[in-house]
Amino acid sequence: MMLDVFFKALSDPTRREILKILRQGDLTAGEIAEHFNISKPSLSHHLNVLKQADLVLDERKGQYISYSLNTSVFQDLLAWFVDMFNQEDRGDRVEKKK
Amino acid sequence: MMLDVFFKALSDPTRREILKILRQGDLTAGEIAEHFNISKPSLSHHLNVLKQADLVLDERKGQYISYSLNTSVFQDLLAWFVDMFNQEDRGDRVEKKK
DNA sequence: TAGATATTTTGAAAATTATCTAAATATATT
DNA sequence: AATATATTTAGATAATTTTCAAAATATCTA
Repeated sequence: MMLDVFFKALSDPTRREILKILRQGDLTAGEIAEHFNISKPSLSHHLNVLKQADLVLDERKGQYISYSLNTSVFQDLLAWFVDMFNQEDRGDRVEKKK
Repeated sequence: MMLDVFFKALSDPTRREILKILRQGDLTAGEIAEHFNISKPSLSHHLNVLKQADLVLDERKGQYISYSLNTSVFQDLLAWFVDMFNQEDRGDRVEKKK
């Protein structure tokens, strides 16, 4: 399910920090790695999780691979929130008994 | 960190389903358990995770414990989203080089 | 094409989380 | 007080996730 990969991706603090850093602008995998005290394979794993969740985009530029935020997908997440807490739609108003 | 327990809580499909069910109205632990094919201790664990994340509230009513959605906390989550994708605040405009 | 740099993939170990059964706690009823 | 019902806690195991070192892949440069 789509929400599953979303929330899984967001549930790790390292990955949320990656997203935060990418707000400043696109970075290569190596540049991102400099911000953290974990190995590059670990970082690569996290980037892959974010990619699977469509939260980041990657583009090879020569030797480097540049990562960027994919802001468009957040609309889906926002939709989930709105749906979850949309008063109109909740069952706690008058309801027929079963 | 606060966001950590939020997203950890939301990263599990069973827990998201619990939230969904609670939109219909408050339920006891046992009633929630009926919706799932997992043991009551497991359910109890999930409810506890949601409680730690402030996503649900519990209130003992005699023998039963009634669970309800805590909608107020979602404002914090929404704030996170808004902050993450607030254009004004992003660094991808004119920026001094390092 | 050989060597250097950037990144990912593989395979395994460590850490965390989910799940279960059995036991414990809390309340209700007789 | 004894028994029944609702739920949680404890303790153990299974499943998943994170992490790393080593190897593999891709690109660049001399």
